Amino acid sequence: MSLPHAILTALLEKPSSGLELTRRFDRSIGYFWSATHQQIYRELGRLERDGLIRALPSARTARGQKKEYEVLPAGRDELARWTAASQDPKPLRDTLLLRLRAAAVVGTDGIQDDLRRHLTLHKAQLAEYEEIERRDFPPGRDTMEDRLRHVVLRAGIDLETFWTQWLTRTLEELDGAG
Amino acid sequence: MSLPHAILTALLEKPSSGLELTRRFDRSIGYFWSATHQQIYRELGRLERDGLIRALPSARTARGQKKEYEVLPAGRDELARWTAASQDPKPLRDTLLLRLRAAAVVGTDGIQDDLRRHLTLHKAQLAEYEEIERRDFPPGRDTMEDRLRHVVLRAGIDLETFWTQWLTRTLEELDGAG
DNA sequence: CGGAACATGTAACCTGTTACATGATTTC
DNA sequence: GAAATCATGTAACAGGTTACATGTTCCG
Repeated sequence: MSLPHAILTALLEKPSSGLELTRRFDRSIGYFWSATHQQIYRELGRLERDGLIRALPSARTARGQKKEYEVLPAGRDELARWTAASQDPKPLRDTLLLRLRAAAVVGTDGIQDDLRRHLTLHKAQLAEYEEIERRDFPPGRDTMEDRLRHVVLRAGIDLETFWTQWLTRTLEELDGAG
Repeated sequence: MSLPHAILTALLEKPSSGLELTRRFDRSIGYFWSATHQQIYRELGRLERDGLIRALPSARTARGQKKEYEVLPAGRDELARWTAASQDPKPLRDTLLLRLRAAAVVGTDGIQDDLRRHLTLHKAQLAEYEEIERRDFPPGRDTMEDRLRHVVLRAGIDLETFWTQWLTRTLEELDGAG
């Protein structure tokens, strides 16, 4: 039950149409909560039906025509409630770790190339996050919003740092004589 | 499409019944791929139907009676194929980061207690992993299987370390004068 | 007027979650 | 023989993925 709240957050930051939301989910928000346009349209329908958002009066209703949404007070309340509510951390689910565990049984043939590929991808993602940090969070600004958005970005940076370091060490472990 | 491969891996490590698998998914395998008993029974049915595993001849068929499975050659082949195949890393999906982003819009009321709770949970998980490392991976042993299982455990340790450090820093950022 | 890009949707399917159902075995 | 535990399952549903369908606007 997180996608509706991701959409409410995005719409509070800026009222948008479904396609605009899709684009934002491909960038900033999607860095920690991805969604396809099909999911987004389905969820926008539900949120509107439930009275948490509404289409802007200017929005046309016909298929193929842009339709912008904004958050209603009930939607903001629901988002505040959800944000403050206690939630347990979800257990990790990672395919690469599972594949390494499988490789301990069926052999490592072919997996190392993919580890190297992942390392390249994570390095690229890390560079992208660091670029965003340089651009959007220069030292000095200090509103609470800035700080919150910055710690979220820091999580992304630290996670990508973890993956690059772990992949590097793991490749040494598999390649090297040990 | 990872649960069947998680089950194949577990069954290759040791033939088991559904309930035994469920218990193993609550411990070691579940640390990076969790599953409920309902998922496991459904998947065991499919794997058997598809000829990748079979019930041991000794296993009874009646409801309520233990039924053990082992992996067939076709199952081992499929696992090896899947392990070697290239797969893209899945984008991150993390509720806590989403909540912090939402908190930048609707306020941080109530979220800090939950951050502290998460910190406690992650510290406990880290301690558990470190205990497993001490117990199962003393310095010296050096088969490829050992190394593979160890790097997987290291990933768990490093990830929990990341969370404890990031949560600590984030709480300072929110509590402190900044 | 034709094609690209914009824009909104439907449908089918798979995975994961929650609640419940049923029978067998052990223990007191 | 009642209760706890072991053990296997069914059913309904929610969320995510993939493939496809349809209409509009812009631009050459």
